[in-house]
Amino acid sequence: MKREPKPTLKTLALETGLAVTTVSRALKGAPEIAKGTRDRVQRAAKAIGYVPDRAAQRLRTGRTNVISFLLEPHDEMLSFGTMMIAGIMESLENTSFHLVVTPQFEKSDPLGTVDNIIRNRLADGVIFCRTTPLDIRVRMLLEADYPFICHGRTELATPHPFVDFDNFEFALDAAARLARQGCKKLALLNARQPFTFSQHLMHGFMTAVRESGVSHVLPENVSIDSAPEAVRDTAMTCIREQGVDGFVCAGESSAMAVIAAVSDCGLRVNEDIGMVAKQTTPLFGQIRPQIDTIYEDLTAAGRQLGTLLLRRIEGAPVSELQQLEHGEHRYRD
Amino acid sequence: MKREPKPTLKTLALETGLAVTTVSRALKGAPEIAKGTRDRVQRAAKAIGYVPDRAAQRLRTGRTNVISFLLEPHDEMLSFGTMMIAGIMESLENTSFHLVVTPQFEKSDPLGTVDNIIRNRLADGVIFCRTTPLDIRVRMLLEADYPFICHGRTELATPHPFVDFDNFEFALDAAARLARQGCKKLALLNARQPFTFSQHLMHGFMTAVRESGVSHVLPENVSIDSAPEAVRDTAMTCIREQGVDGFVCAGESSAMAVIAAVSDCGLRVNEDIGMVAKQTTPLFGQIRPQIDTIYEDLTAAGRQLGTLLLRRIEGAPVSELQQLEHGEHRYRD
DNA sequence: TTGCAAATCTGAAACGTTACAAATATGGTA
DNA sequence: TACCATATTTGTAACGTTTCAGATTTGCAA
Repeated sequence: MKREPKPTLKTLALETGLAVTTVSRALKGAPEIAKGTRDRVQRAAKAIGYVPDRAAQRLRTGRTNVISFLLEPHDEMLSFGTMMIAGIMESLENTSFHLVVTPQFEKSDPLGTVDNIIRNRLADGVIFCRTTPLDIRVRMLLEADYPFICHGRTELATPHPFVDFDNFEFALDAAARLARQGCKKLALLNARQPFTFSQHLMHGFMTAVRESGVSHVLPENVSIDSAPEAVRDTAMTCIREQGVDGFVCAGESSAMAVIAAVSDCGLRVNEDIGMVAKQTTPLFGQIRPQIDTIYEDLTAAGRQLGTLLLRRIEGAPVSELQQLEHGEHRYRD
Repeated sequence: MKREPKPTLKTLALETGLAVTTVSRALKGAPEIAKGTRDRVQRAAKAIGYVPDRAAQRLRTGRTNVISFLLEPHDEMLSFGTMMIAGIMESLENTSFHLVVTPQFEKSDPLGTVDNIIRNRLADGVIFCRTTPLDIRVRMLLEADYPFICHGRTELATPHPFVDFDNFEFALDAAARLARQGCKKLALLNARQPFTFSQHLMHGFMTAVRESGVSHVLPENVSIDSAPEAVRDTAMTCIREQGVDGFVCAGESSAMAVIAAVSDCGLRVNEDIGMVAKQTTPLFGQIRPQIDTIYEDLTAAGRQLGTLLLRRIEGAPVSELQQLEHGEHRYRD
């Protein structure tokens, strides 16, 4: 790996005949450096292609210029990860921040991961998803007063930054639509219990059920993270043995499974069995038969997460860093 | 952000009554440190929870302990990114390496991104996908003798590390199967021209076409990255105006679009129109009607990429760092 | 005992940056 | 001309680690 030595402040100092300190301050436009000097230094820096050394900066200042995104490799297999990462990356463009994807293996304690980041100052801020009502990560980060933002809310007393999707509204709208279409018994394919948003989904769903007077079923042993086969089997049971004629699906993968179940029961989606699903990828627009979806823009969420976290790092008050996004109805007219 | 000072080598030195140098060497098990001392220091380090400071190490040694994964936020919307990231993360588990996802915005020159990494030593190694035959990134990295590995091959004379999927075989098998099923005119939904694997796909497809004597069509204005609507429209044209009765789809998203096209033509998949698609997510197993797929395990690919890159960084010869993966047939019985 | 090699350990310097205190230059006023 | 305030620049130290050369200790043969 041949490398001609990288230009440093010293190089620049030599070049301009100034002291290293002066160069450093000139580059960040300190007001006590003469305008002429500032310009001269900045021009020289540009010409020579100087870029400050991250390691040195980090060592000296303690700032890492890193945002850490906690990702559970298995759970989020779907598009979840990438869409969101794309958004975060966009928000970090033209900043000096790098995005580090930190694994959060299900088995290993989430504590360890976060604790490690905090204790070793591995990042200036943390982003994570799949928040739980009493999320321990949130508690740790709050306790350490460490900048973070999560996708999803908690029930903790201390307010904290978040971006969330209005899953209550989603489930409410979806179930209400199905009821309006004449469905008599609805099933909710929910997220896994522990996550806050599963409660929101349930709440929205139940509200619509109550208001419209239809009956309902809440399949218990299955979630949108379950293997598609399991979801399909459960959906078939719902249809055949419980008389379910409408599904609210909180995930695309499980929506596919439900479609498969309907088909495998010899029935037709929309005609015999109604369904509304949450959509998070463009892919889903092409499914046949077409189904009603409500779109959650995860890339936009990622962008928000990044942007708000940066603000948090700069010291913005939490009250400005909480955001609830709304779904976009994509009904077959 | 309250923080009691992080333990450093100095802390340990004080604790053990040794010199900082000795502690440093003891921790990495240098042979010229007495066994007893080594153990004592290592025990102390464990007890106190010492972890070396990345910034300081990086500044001193030039090693970053970072692997940079180049990701094009828009192109790989599908599962591509996440599946692969999951694999890379697995390969980095229990190493000191962090995974940095570096954006490669389509508009911005790929040169800039890679050049930046090389010049500022932002990573110890680079991983990227969607390799082209004369990939400029490969050329730059080879030129700089900078460790990297890519998903996909090039036609460059200098050998370099890669992990690739046998797309020739995929297209060959897929087209041959369709021909065997009695299809008379096959279409290939290929990857975008510039990528090497699109040539492999084409080559495999054409080989099968030639060997089986069926006729064929190569839709030009559309690729697996095109908007699903465009793919669907093209597929409908193929069916209606060109008499295509079999599709080889190199991507899931476009496979969905083809299924939609078949359905929108009032025809049935498998019965009227044959198709074989590449599958990269579990999701696709639930599609109805079921279709024949060949599975490419991108998580495994990511794992390989990470593992081989680490070996490359440790100086393994390139000849050991080239790997071709094969598809797993998932035919309806 | 002395001397010397081998076995252990140590101090100083350096990586590139920023913070702080201090030095120098500039200009104007008494 | 001397002096002081302001404007501008500078040197030194420090962040935590590793490397290098050197210092100390130890064991053992002469």
